[in-house]
Amino acid sequence: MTQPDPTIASAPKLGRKRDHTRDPEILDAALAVLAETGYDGMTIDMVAARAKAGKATLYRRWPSKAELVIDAVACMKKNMHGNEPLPDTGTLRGDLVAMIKPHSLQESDTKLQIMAGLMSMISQAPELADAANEAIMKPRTELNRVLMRRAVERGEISPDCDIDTISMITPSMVAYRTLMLKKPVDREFLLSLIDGVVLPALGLGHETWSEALSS
Amino acid sequence: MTQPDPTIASAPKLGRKRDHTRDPEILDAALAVLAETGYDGMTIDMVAARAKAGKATLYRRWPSKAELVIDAVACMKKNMHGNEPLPDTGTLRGDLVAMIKPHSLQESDTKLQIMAGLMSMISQAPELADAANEAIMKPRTELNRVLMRRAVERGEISPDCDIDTISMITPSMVAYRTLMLKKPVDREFLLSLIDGVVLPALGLGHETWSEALSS
DNA sequence: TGGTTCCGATACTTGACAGTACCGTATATA
DNA sequence: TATATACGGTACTGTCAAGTATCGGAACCA
Repeated sequence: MTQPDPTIASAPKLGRKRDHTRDPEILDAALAVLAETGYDGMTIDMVAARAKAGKATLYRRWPSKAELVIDAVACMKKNMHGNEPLPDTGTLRGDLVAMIKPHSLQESDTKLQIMAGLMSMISQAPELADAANEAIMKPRTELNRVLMRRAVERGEISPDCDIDTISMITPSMVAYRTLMLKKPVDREFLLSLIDGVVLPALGLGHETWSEALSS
Repeated sequence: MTQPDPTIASAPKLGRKRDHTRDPEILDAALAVLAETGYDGMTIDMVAARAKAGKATLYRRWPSKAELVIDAVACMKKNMHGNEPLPDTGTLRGDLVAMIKPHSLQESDTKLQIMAGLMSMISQAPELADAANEAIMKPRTELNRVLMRRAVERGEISPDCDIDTISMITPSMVAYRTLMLKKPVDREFLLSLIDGVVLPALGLGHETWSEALSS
């Protein structure tokens, strides 16, 4: 809907300093509660309490609970901390492994909890699916795609590979494992995904590694 | 919880013919409503109405809405129609492609809608995750695993392949696409998955096909 | 036919939460 | 300092659904 951009306050004229200064805190609180309890379990009072705001303040700014959540998801992308620079180790496997970091696992888990909380809403408002994907899944997919494209240019993998599909393998299977299997996504699992699925699918199978090692 | 097994009626003695005869219809209705509206949107009245039963009948049999749903999911596996025989075309690709059938796509979609409806509940009752997986995801994964193991025995693919992980690719990505992307899962998508991901990951890349074709 | 038991329907109670109204206060402008 | 505005807090209303209570009818058995 609207952005919590504090730079375009609409003519305050008199009175308080600025409009809607608390928006970011409120949206963050909404995402946190959403991740913890899901859309249906979440109440406006919970969000207000966590943001140390009054319930009325939320309704002055957003017309309904649904709009608040939609706005929170839409703003999530911007509010996410700037991505660290891409790894560049020289090999695709090195790059993929370098992306496994505790911070990264943590952030991924949080985002997926939010996604889980959104599910019941998504089935009724499919346009929300786009926004959620844009903010939650796409960044990860895009990262993989870039790394793989570089590997193609480097000559490491064939340009015939279906990179668009293969770059979705890890995000999909991580989501599956987190949301439905309720199993932890740790370094070991991701390594088995890289070595057992992603690299073989790109033509970098076990036999190829030994070739690479001996050369 | 308990099974709707009509064979173990507990001593009717006098009066009506048998106990809990309507259980299967009620559980089916519960799954249908669950798929359509999700757990939170689902009301006991909806289930009762769809099963042409009284609300009190449901509460005579299950102590709460949650227990009803848990029971419905647990019984889903048994109530599913016996699986058709496995395809056996001689090649793994042939087998995998043979499993793409309209009926199969339809069933898969229904199951995933149920899974979506369960999500909000799963985050609060992780033991339900196991049951849901057993009934919804595992059958499909298991099918793939069997086909791939046969391919290993046949010498078509290497025994070093991580079959356990690779057999989950298709189910995961179909779930991802249906639940989060809200895009249709059609024959074309599944073919691109088989040819672009699964077979390459098993060492049956494009180059291998031409070899196979020319031999 | 009479008695027993389950079923479908409906009316009812209760609690939770979305959304509203209002009040006292803090703060920034003039 | 005076004033207008947004804020935090809280009390209120209306709705909706979970769960309960009850009743008439139907099926079954002796």
